[in-house]
Amino acid sequence: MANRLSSSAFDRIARALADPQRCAILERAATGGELCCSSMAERAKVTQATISHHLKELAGAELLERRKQGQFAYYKFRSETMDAYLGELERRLKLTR
Amino acid sequence: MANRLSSSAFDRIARALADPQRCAILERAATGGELCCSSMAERAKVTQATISHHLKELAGAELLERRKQGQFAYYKFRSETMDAYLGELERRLKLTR
DNA sequence: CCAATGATTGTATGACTATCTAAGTATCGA
DNA sequence: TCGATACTTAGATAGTCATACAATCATTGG
Repeated sequence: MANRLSSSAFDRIARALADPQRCAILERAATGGELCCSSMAERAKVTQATISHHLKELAGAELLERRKQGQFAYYKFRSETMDAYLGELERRLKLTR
Repeated sequence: MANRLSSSAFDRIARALADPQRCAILERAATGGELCCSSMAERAKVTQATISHHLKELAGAELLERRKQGQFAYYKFRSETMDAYLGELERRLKLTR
C-alpha cells in the first residue's frame, strides 16, 4: 500500500497536476516509459528549457523519478505517488469508488 | 457511470483542486453535507468574500452545486464530477487501481 | 582539447490568482 | 419601510507562475 502523504506533499502534487502542459508530460511518461527531456520537447510547443522546468516541478512532487545517464536525463513515472495522492483525495473527500 | 470530461473541464477541475483553501472547502462540503457561504467563512482564515470567490470557482468546475434559498446559498458536493475527473486521470495515466 | 549535443539554471516578463476592502443586491423580520 | 443579515461583485494589490532567451554545465566524439 502506498504511504500517506504529508499535507505539503499533497498540495505540491495538486499544483503539479494543475498545469495542462505538465499533465501532458506526465501522461507521456506514464504511457511511454522512460523519457528524456529532448524527446519531450520535440512534440511540445514550448522550449526545452521550459520542459526542463516542468520536469523539475514534477520530480519535486515525486511524480517523476530522474535518472541521469551520460548526456541524457531519463524521467520515469512514479505511480506510487499518484496512488498515494488519489488515496488521500478519496480519504479527504470520503469517496467510495 | 460518470460522463466523460472535455479537456477544458478536466483542466478546470485540476486547477480548482490545486488551491489548499479550495480543497479544504471541498472537503467540508463532501463530509458535512450542504454548506452555506457564511458557515464556511466562520472556520476559515479568509474573508467571506474570498470564500465566495472560491465557491464560484468550485461551482464553475461543477465540483459544487449551488442552491439558493432565501438569503442563503447552499453548496453541495458533486461526487459525479469528482468521479469523472478521477476516471479521466486514470485513463490518461493508464492507472490500474 | 574542441565542438557538438543534452540538460539545467538564471533572469526577465507578461499573465494569472488569492486576497482584501468596499460597495452592491437580495431577503428577511420587525 | 427600515435595518440587519447573507452573499456577490468590483477594483486594487501583492504574489505566483508559465514561458522565453541566454548562459552555463556535463558528456561524448573527433
